[in-house]
Amino acid sequence: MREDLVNLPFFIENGFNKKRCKACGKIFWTLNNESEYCGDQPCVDYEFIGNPIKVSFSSISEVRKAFIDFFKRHEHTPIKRYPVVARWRDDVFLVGASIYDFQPWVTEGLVNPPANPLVISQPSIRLTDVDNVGRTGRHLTGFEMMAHHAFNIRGMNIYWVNETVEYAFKLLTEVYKIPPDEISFKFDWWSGGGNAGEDYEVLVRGLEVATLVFMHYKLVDDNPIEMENRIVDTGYGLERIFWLIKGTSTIYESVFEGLIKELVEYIGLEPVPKDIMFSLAKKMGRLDYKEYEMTQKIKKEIANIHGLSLEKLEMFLRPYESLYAVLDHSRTVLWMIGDGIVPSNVGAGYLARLLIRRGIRYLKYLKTDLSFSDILNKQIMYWKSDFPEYLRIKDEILDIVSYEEAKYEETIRRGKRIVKNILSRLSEKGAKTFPVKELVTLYDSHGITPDLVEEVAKEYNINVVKGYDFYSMLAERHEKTKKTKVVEEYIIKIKDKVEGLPPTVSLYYIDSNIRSFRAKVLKKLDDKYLVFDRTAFYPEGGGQPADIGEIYFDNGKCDVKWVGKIGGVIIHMCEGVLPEEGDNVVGVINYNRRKMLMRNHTATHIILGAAKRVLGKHIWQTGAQKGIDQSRLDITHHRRITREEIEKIESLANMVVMENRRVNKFFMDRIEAESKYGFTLYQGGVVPEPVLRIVEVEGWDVEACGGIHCSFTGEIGLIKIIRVERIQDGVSRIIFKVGRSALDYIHENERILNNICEFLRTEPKKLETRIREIIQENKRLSKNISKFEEFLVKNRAIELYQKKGKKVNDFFIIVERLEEDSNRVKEIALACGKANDSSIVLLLGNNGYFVIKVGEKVIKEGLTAKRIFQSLFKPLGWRGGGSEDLVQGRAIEYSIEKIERKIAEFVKNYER
RNA sequence: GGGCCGGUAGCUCAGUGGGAGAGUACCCGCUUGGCGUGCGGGGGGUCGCGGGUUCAAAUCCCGCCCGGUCCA
Repeated sequence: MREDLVNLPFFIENGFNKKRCKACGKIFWTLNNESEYCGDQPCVDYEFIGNPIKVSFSSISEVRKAFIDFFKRHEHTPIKRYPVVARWRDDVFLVGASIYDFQPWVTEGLVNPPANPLVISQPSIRLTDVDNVGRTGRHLTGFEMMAHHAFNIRGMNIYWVNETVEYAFKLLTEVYKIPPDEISFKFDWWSGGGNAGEDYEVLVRGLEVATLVFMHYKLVDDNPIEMENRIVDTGYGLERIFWLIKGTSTIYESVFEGLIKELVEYIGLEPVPKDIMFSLAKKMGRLDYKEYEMTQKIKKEIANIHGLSLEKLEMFLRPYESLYAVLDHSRTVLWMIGDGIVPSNVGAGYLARLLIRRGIRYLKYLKTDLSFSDILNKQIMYWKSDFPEYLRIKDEILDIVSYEEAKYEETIRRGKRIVKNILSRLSEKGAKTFPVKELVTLYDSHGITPDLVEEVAKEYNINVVKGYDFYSMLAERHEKTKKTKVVEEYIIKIKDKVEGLPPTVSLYYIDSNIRSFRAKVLKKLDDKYLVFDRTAFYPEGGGQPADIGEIYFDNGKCDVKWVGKIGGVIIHMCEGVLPEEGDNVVGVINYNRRKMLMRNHTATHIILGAAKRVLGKHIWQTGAQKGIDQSRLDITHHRRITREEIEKIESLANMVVMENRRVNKFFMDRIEAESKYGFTLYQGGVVPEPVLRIVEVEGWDVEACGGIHCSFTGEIGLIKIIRVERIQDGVSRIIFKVGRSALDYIHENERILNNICEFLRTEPKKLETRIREIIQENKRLSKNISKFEEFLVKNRAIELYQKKGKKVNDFFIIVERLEEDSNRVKEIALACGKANDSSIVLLLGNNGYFVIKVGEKVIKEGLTAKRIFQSLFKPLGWRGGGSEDLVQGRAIEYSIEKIERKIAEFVKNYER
């Protein structure tokens, strides 16, 4: 423990007492001489319930504004919130704290923070406590983390622990009017995301309102190593503070006050007596459903105090728990979808789906006619002044949610059918209980919850035992899954070797039409990679492939096969004889290829803009790959994109081409760009630079993009969407060609069309009708043929009887070779066998095919086809098999006479 | 990204190596004053696609496509 971080001058100078909590043993500072407990859960009860702070804040907005204003007054720069979708990170899907906004680029010291110090209120999502939401009174899946951050990087010293604690104290006492002696600072240790540091938890009346983290260690094998960068990472729970100020029974009653009032009335919920609710609420801070048994014990104690049974208490609470959960989930879903997540079966989309489905289930408990999208609609209106951006895309959000709702209904419907199938089979077998293993499969493969199975099983009088093993069996199934990450090989190999080299000057940004350049070789690596002082070769990045070309130098030339970028250094992978370090060279890029890539890249931006206009503002790019011949663009959209929509997108895109709009490329300060254009800039992921390169298709689309683009849209020539695929739920891939490739594609299609028309002797406009006719005709003919087949088979059977049948004992033996296909031979044999119960038929067909068919009576005598085959013909090397009455296979040549004789002998000697 | 389940008639599905089926809907006929009646007859299928194994594949194996679902 670092003494200097515990014994802060601020505490000492202001007369704080250092104490050790009687319950948890942790150190804390307080102005109150009497206090013995740290003030955290579960050491003390909630003391603020029904005992609000005397301060005049009536809304969340005011509390937020007061926070921002306070830090603004203290030289902090207010920063706009980031989206809840962490598009700039590949390790997490969602923003779980304000510091996520700055990881890893800023915290690693690679990129300057947008401001330093700064203040922000960041909507954050944490799903780890989702089972507690609604039931513990304090857990939320979505909350706003108000924070001020100071980044003491590269030797800077903005401020550190003492100042941070002082800010906290001043904020709480001066702004939120919390009596100074009710605040405790509990000293603790924090770690997360590979970093760690000391922290102070700020506690008021039993509630943790803030955590002040001082990140200055890196964790290496769980051991803290002191870092050069020291980061002040604070987090003040906006909802928590508002709750403290209001003193309501649960956090939900504060945050969603108006909505709850409206919904309780609409649904007609029995109110819980206020006194019970409040005394209950004081203890609820101890509840944690991750510790189920302990939680039940505490609840029982609470029930006892009020002379209630646990069941009765739960009956009171359950509807409210459901309502609270619905409100929490719907607000989080609003954030998620509003910030660009589309519900899906993969990635962040799955998390949205999870919350929506939970929400729908809770609504079902409430027995209301309100749908989840109705609730979402109310949320949008309720938060319209805090989040006006969601009001603007209200229709899109509601469409996405109601579409998802319909999908879930369909899943339930399908699920019920599957369960009924299983149940009726079980009850036929006389089973009384539903196998747990089956329960696991149903959930894992079909999303059917045990609840649903139980509900349906009642009708069949079959028991469903839900127990521990359900979840452990489920977990077992997923244990084997592991993640593999492919790191690009060349980066590992080269990284250290380019360290210290100056950043390569990117000539392609200065003039995107540059074809050749002069440069000096700064470094040669492995006789394969070259680094110059400047280059016109574009390195692979942002979904744009690298340029290729040649390098010329004194008495030599080599080919550039690939180009990459490590940090600011551009590396050329070359083949042939390479120049030496220090040589002057001339580089020439393959300009035709480059020009196609530029057209493809600009077209990608245009199509994205068109898609947004046709499909809605919720469209985000989730990936893109530009090619020479064709490119693809992946976008989020909940519905399947229709033919008509594609045509509209294509038309709009080509309109933009024809308008020959200017494509502006310029660098802009990151913060300025974000505030001017918004986060829709980041379609290809957030770029880790303090200054962004902006590519603007005038009046159409603006993105942060490092790629090389045309100067005018007219250069693209033609955009042709050739296909749309759904690559996952909620993501569609648009595949398109531009310029010459688009034209070639159209020519190719025309050629095919013309060829077809030519040999069908018709014209394109009549082609469809013509083909329909042909198919009809084909069907008619097939039908005729099969009718004729039937007739033929019948006749052949009769013929065989009359000409070939031989009576042996009580049996009728037919053996014949037919020059016909196996299928018809089989049919003839079947017809013979069915016509006479006593017949034994063996027919040989083309390609060595044989079939043995025996009649009903023959089988009853024990002379099955199988037996005849195995006794007589298998020993001869014939191969085949079948059922009692029919055997098929491949025969080895024998004369008809010999076969007939063998069967006759066998039958004669046969004894039952 | 990984696991699991599924794809057979318009719909719901059965069929686990050898003859493609049921129910329902559809068409026709009979039955009734009438039908969400009863009876009889009929049309409707690239068994998702492509390979492989086999004498023989809807069925087994591999790959792909499509849908669903769970987990990260």
